[in-house]
Amino acid sequence: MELPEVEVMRRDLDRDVVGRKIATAEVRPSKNAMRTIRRHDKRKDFTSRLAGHKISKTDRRGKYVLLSLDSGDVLVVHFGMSGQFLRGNKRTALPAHTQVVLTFNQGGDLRFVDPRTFGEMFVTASDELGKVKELQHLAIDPLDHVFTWQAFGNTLAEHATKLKPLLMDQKFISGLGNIYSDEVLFHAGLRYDRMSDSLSSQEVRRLYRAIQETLQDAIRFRGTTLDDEAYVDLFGKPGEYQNELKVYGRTGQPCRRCRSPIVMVKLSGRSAYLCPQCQS
DNA sequence: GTTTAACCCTGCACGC
DNA sequence: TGCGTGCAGGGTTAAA
Repeated sequence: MELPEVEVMRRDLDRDVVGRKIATAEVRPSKNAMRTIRRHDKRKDFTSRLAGHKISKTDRRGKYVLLSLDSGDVLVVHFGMSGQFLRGNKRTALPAHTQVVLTFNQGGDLRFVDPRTFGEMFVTASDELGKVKELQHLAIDPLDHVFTWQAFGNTLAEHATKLKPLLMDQKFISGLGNIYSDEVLFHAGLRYDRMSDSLSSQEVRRLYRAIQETLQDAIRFRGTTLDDEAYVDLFGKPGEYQNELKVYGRTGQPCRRCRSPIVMVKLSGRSAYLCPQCQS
């Protein structure tokens, strides 16, 4: 799950669970459930800080969702590859790989489901958020209004590395993963292996605009749901942006702009998709 | 500083 | 049919 899916989920949560009071919090009995709350030593350290408290607001930082509680604590959530929230109630069976269940005083429950357990949840005091290493090191969020193209260009030039890995580096810019880095680079007309310090100011501006427009579009289409990685929203509904993808997963299919076949290359173990005609 | 590979984990596609 | 193998990916970490 990358920035657009996380943002769609945050908006769903904002509409549907803010204002609700958590009656009970359960970390499921499996070993994997302990992996989900790996920063806590015991289930109780986690659950006792949730039960009895109201969810007061939602925030997003990069690929993290923050749920603030009226106690002053914050529930921090990272979805990893396969993590997601699903709304349910006591009549609906828990899906396989449900790791955590929050039950509300009225209005069903909220399940955190994560088969591959790369996702994670933890509770921390809001004034300790600044001490959480991952959040501390997180770079600027591309949808934040302080993300300007001048600042972006300066940081780009400070690195001498290939564009794609840099765009996926959360310490450089937060929120892009494998899918959207490829889509952004296509929209910018730039290759995955262009060196970050080789861009003209026109290319920097193109890349900057491509980041914002691609992410906004993907949010508008409620995220990308691929066959193998079945992302769905809070209510189980898939996104629509997979129909808008220009390069990701389209090996051999004609480029939507120039009709030449899309190519997949391996870049240090990860796949990168591009149109060799449109990107340079 | 940059680059690569390995690791965590499960489900699925594939070939034999 | 059924098994083993490889791959997918977000992020961290160690090593080159």
